[in-house]
Amino acid sequence: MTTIRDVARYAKVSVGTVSNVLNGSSLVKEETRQRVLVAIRELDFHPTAAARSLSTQRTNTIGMIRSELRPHSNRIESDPIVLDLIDGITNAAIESSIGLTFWTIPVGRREMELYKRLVNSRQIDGLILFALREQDPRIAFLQEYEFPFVTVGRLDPQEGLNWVDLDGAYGIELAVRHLIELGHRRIGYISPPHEQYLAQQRWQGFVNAMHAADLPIDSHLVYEGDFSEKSGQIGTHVFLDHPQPPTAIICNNDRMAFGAMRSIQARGMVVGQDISVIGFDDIALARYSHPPLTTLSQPIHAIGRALYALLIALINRKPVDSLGGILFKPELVVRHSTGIPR
Amino acid sequence: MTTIRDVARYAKVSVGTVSNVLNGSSLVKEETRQRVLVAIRELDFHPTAAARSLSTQRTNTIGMIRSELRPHSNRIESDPIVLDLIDGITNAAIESSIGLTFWTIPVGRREMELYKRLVNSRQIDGLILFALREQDPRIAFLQEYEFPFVTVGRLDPQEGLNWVDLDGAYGIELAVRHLIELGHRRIGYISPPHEQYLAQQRWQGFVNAMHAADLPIDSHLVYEGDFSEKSGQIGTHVFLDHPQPPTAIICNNDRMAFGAMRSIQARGMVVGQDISVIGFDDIALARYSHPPLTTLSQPIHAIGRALYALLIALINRKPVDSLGGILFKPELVVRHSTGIPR
DNA sequence: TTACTATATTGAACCGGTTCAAATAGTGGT
DNA sequence: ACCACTATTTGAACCGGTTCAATATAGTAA
Repeated sequence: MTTIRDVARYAKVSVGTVSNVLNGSSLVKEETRQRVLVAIRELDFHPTAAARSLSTQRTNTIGMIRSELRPHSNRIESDPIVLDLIDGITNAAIESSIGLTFWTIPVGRREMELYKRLVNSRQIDGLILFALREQDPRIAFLQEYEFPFVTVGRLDPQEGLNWVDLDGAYGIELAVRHLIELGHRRIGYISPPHEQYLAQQRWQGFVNAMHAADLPIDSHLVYEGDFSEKSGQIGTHVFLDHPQPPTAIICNNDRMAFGAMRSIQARGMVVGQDISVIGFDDIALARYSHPPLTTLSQPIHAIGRALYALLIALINRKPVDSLGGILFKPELVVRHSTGIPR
Repeated sequence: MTTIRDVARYAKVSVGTVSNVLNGSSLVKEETRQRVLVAIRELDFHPTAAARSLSTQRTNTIGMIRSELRPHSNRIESDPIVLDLIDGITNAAIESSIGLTFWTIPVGRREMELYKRLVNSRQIDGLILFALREQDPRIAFLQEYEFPFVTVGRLDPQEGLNWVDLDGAYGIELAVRHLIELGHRRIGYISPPHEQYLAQQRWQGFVNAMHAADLPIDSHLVYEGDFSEKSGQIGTHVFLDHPQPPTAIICNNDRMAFGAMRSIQARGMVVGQDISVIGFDDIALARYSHPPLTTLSQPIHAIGRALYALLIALINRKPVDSLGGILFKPELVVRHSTGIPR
């Protein structure tokens, strides 16, 4: 192994000087810098990350934790949108050669213990949390430890600006308005799992838009999903079994919308004609479903980049006023799963 | 910050003893161990990962690199199957509190430089490679450096056993046989991108199965895809424009199969009746497409666990005869996108 | 030539763990 | 009480970087 001392010896300078060259300090004379750079190249020297971390107290790694909400469900079905998020983040991170470390931690008894170990053992400089829950214990913990973290999803205003979010309420309002404009009056709503914080916001959007149009909310046309195809499918069957079924269904992600379309088709009805369906996320497949899905598109790569920039600022204790608390707007992408009601 | 010396002082022992307790050495007397454990708990001590890495030369982190094959394509569309793989790996890793770090590294000029930095700076103990290319420069590099790595996909026999793979040729053979049994004779084939190593293997399976049934291969019925819906769509249009179109199409992943179904439906034909379609992967959505997709199911979680176990063995320089070179068999899942030709 | 800056370089101490040769404590036998 | 041997415990040295007070060198004005 080549160490900084080998380089120093080879270039006939001290270790301090080599370190200065490595870190781009302006103290080094140009001629000396060149000599050191040559030595580094000749010896194929790469500083050891652990040694650097130990003295700088920085790991140049950020963490992201996928929590299994319901560890005992049959099979873990990950939403493709998460992969897009990882993509957006790692694409931003590679520029500064910062790594993204991923863990899967089940919600439950040992959860906080694992977070504690992660934070205290200084494996990462900061953390990205998503799928926030109500009264999320992770947030209280991280705040108490003053550990840099950002969330995908809003925090209460008094809890700071370290979040980036999509305006889910606005998205749902767009969806409702679109359906109302087409003439729908009975609209089914398949919600996110109630544990998730965003469920409230989206529900608020639904209520607002329905009230604005003077439409009543029928509790029989509300079903709590869990983001899986299956729950969309079941919820839709429940709706369609009702004596006065809805003419349109809003699903809180695309996968549940696919499930909904499947149920509708299984009953011999035509999606977009007999019943309209709207999804949320605009995953790649939404364009290719049958019929192509009307859905709310999230700028997920932009969100990933924003999260990254915000987290880096927090880690560096830089001001985040212009970076934090950003609310992205979803856009309604109208395809063929929505239409005028029969 | 609490350090091991604080714990030693508190428990009235030496740092060496605390270290032994931390690492479960049997040298410590039970009574002493208890005293140290109490101190650790009272002081809320967690060993710093960097310090540990520096002296043990182990990071307890493994890396996974997503390479962008074609960085200039419009948008990165990640296959959901990759997320399932990540899932399988992190689920295995959490038990032993080993982290999985991700990078996105574009294929191109700077690629090997980045790999070199990663390996030499000892940020990770081992690496998982996938989407292997022909003559993959990464493999030559890692072998030269004797850096522990495993691949999703076979290496040449003389290159060692550090791989886990799915028998793609066998999968394609299953698909072809299924179609032939149904009575198809003209079968379209939408291949993986040629850069990927697995393209060859799968093609071999196609050729074998066609020959075994004495069917000719028409080069007009072969189209090179890139794993995106769009390429499945375009390939299918090309096939259907041919004077003698195929009665069935095999797609090398489910997303291309969705694209294919879309093209077929756009021409007013019924998938499974007019034209049969087979996918590959069995992603969650395959069950919910319209019609539900006949496809080849990969035991992706098992593959993830196998990769992890193999890599850990390699890192620990343990024998890998029973862990490496495992070939998983895909299973044909028959749904409604295939049927008897008209 | 001297005095005083400004610029460049040095290297010991430090970050917080692990390791292992040496020291000490404990045990049973005579 | 002493010896031989085993079971524990100790703490200095080490891993490979960064930091910064101290020192050396170059540059400039008097």
